[in-house]
Amino acid sequence: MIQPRPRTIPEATVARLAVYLRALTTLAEGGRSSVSSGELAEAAGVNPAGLRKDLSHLGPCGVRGVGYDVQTLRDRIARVLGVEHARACVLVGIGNLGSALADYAGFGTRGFEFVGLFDAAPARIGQPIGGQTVRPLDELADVVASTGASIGVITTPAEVAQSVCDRLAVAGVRSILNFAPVPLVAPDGVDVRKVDLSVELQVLAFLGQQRLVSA
Amino acid sequence: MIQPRPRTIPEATVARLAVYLRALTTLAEGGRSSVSSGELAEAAGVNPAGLRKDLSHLGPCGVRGVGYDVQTLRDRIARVLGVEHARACVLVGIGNLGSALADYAGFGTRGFEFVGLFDAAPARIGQPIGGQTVRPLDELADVVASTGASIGVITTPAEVAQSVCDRLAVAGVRSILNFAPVPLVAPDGVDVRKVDLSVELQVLAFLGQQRLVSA
DNA sequence: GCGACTTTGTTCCTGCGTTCACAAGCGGTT
DNA sequence: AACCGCTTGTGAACGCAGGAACAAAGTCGC
Ligand SMILES: NC(=O)c1ccc[n+]([C@@H]2O[C@H](COP(=O)([O-])OP(=O)(O)OC[C@H]3O[C@@H](n4cnc5c(N)ncnc54)[C@H](O)[C@@H]3O)[C@@H](O)[C@H]2O)c1
Ligand SMILES: NC(=O)c1ccc[n+]([C@@H]2O[C@H](COP(=O)([O-])OP(=O)(O)OC[C@H]3O[C@@H](n4cnc5c(N)ncnc54)[C@H](O)[C@@H]3O)[C@@H](O)[C@H]2O)c1
Repeated sequence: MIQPRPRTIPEATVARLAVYLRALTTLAEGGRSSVSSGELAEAAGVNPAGLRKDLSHLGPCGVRGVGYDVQTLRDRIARVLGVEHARACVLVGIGNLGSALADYAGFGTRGFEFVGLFDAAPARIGQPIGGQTVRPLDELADVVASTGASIGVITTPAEVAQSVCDRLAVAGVRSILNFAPVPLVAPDGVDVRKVDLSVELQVLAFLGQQRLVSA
Repeated sequence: MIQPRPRTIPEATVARLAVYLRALTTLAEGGRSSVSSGELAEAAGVNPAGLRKDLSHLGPCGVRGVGYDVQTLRDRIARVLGVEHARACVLVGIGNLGSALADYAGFGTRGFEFVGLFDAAPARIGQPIGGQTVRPLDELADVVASTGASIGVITTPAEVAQSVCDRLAVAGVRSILNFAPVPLVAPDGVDVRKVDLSVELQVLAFLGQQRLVSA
């Protein structure tokens, strides 16, 4: 017995599916009901053939000669990505960057809701940000347990990021997004992704310098 | 005539070199003068063999049986990445996220300096942030020309990101880091990288959901 | 009803990135 | 001076991602 559709979707494909989802939402708001792979690929900034290959991981979901139904495809991608229902998130480290994230409305419209904002500094605690109030770290475990938050975001200084990671894992958070410039180690069963803005800038600096050399 | 050391370094390697650079700086501050690939790999969160392969793109820079000289390796990576001298950057869209970036000290210590902060809203203009004053967009071209800024960062709403990108390119910026959730198209010779935080969260959501299914 | 056109889904292929494994080289020791 | 242990640098194998080309399938026009 063969498995006609493998359960594993490449991570690169998953990232692009999220982009397609956003483009489809924009199209739906614009009143479009159907879209071809070429149009959607241009809206997402990718190659049409690659887009079709990505969608093929979800099984057939288009009509040949016509294209894809915007609403159907949107729902299907949302279900695969696991964002059909809103996800609860907690945010630790409400400084410059953390405050910006907590205030950002774009997460809520994509199904991510911050249900807890945490900081260690007494001056921060009690401060209202983005419809929430900053809490002390002691309440982390309780909030995670009661809300079922599965995603934690770390925007603390690098020195304490590992300890915050440990506390999040103990509290029951399954996925962690880390903005601190240190590699984190987490227990098995906890996924960690990092966003490293300095690295992004340095890659840009390298590409710019390299272009000068080759020119 | 062969080219014993190709000029092109894989982009994935460049990104990791930036991480090694940071780890080496930390080691240097800690007084270490020499380090092995195993230690450095652990500090950077990567595989030792991969680290050695990455470094091999720079030519031989270690001593067999001993390891790498921290200072020498640090300087060499910095030169390859093009961050031995500070790079001037401009930032457009001084809202929640833009303010956090402008205030962040970590970029300066890695050789990136914001020499211009720009916004379209009259209320923002003149506001002091991170040692700079927010300017109107009209001054963008002048500032880029006079400071030689080669990197532009976009933290405006998505609707205007493309027009801001166009203005940056016209002004002479060679590399762009885009935080707005839209794919940008730039003229040839201008590199664009995007940071998409919603996508990061959605990938995490997918991984978390997938782990439940496979468990 | 039938043919032509459009668009999807898949297959092949090429190139890249990652990992493992080993030979080469250097320092310290006897 | 020769040997031994340690670490680097590189070669090979593997798996994955991306792109182009092609066949299947559905619609529209006649
Ligand atoms: N601000 C940026 O633009 C930017 C860019 C790239 C990376 N980062 C990284 O993001 C992280 C946060 O940056 P920031 O500029 O917001 O710093 P920040 O100093 O403004 O904020 C850090 C916050 O974390 C809190 N904190 C400290 N220790 C804590 C602990 N043990 N538990 C919980 N909270 C704690 C502090 O009270 C503070 O509110 C840093 O690691 C930084 O390197 C920031
Ligand atoms: N804040 C976040 O945490 C976050 C997270 C992910 C993505 N983003 C993206 O980053 C961007 C900025 O987010 P934000 O929360 O800072 O928004 P914001 O509304 O707080 O800030 C946007 C700023 O851009 C300025 N602006 C508007 N039009 C402009 C123009 N034509 N030229 C120059 N400046 C202009 C506005 O005056 C404002 O100050 C958005 O595209 C958003 O989707 C933000």
